[in-house]
Amino acid sequence: MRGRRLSRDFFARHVLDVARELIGRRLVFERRGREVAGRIVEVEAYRGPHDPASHAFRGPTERSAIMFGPPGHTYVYLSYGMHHCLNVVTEPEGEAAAVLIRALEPTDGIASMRRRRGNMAVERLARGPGCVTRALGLDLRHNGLDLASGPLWIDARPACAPGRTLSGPRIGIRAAVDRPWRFVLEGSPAVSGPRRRTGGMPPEGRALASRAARDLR
DNA sequence: GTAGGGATACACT
DNA sequence: GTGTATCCCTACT
Repeated sequence: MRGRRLSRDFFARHVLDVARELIGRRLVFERRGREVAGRIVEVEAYRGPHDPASHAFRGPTERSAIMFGPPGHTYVYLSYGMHHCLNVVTEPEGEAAAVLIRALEPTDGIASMRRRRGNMAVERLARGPGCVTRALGLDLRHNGLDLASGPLWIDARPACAPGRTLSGPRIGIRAAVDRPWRFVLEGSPAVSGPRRRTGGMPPEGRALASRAARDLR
C-alpha cells in the first residue's frame, strides 16, 4: 500500500507546487469498499496570510484552524449556504495554505455519482467545486480527514497522460483576482467556468513551464 | 440575470 | 449575546 497514495511529505511543500502537481492525478474516496474517483483537472491555490481571498487571511478562526494544522488534511466548508467545497491543506504545520479542488473527470463509481447528481453527461458530474463534493458525497463531516491514512486519498502515480497544465486568474472571488493561482488541465471537458468555443479553456490561461510556475510567486 | 440558502465573522450592544 | 453583511456557487429563466 505504501507508495500508492500521496504521503504527507508531498503536501508539506509550497502550495503552488502542490496545486500544479495535483493536476492529472486521481482523487479517490472509498465508500463501503468501493472507490468513487476522478482525475483532478482544475484547482486553485489559497495562500493564507499572504492572500486576501483565503479564509486564513486574518489568522486562525474556529473554521479556518484546520488550515494552520498539519499538511495533507482536508478542509471542507459550506459556501453560499448550500455548496460544500473541498480543500487540501498544504505547507508545514503553522503555515495556512490550501488547494481548492474545483473539478474532476470521473473515472470510477460513475453510477454512484449519477445517483447523487442526476443522469447527466460524465464530464458534468464533478465540474465545479460544489459538484465535486456532491458527486463524491462529501460534506462538513469530512472536514479534517487525513489524506495520508483515511478513506479519501490521492493516487501517487503521476498522470499517465499529463497533457498541458495552464494557469490563470482564480474565479468566483472578489479579492486578489489578479493572481494566476488557478491551474487547469488543457482540453479537459470537465473544467468549470463559462463554456467557450475552445471547450472551457480560459483564454487568459497560459501554458506552464516549471520555471514559469516559480515566477508566479 | 438572479433566486436560493445557511454558516460564519465581526461589529455592536 | 444578538444583528447582519458576506460568502472560494449552482441551476434556473
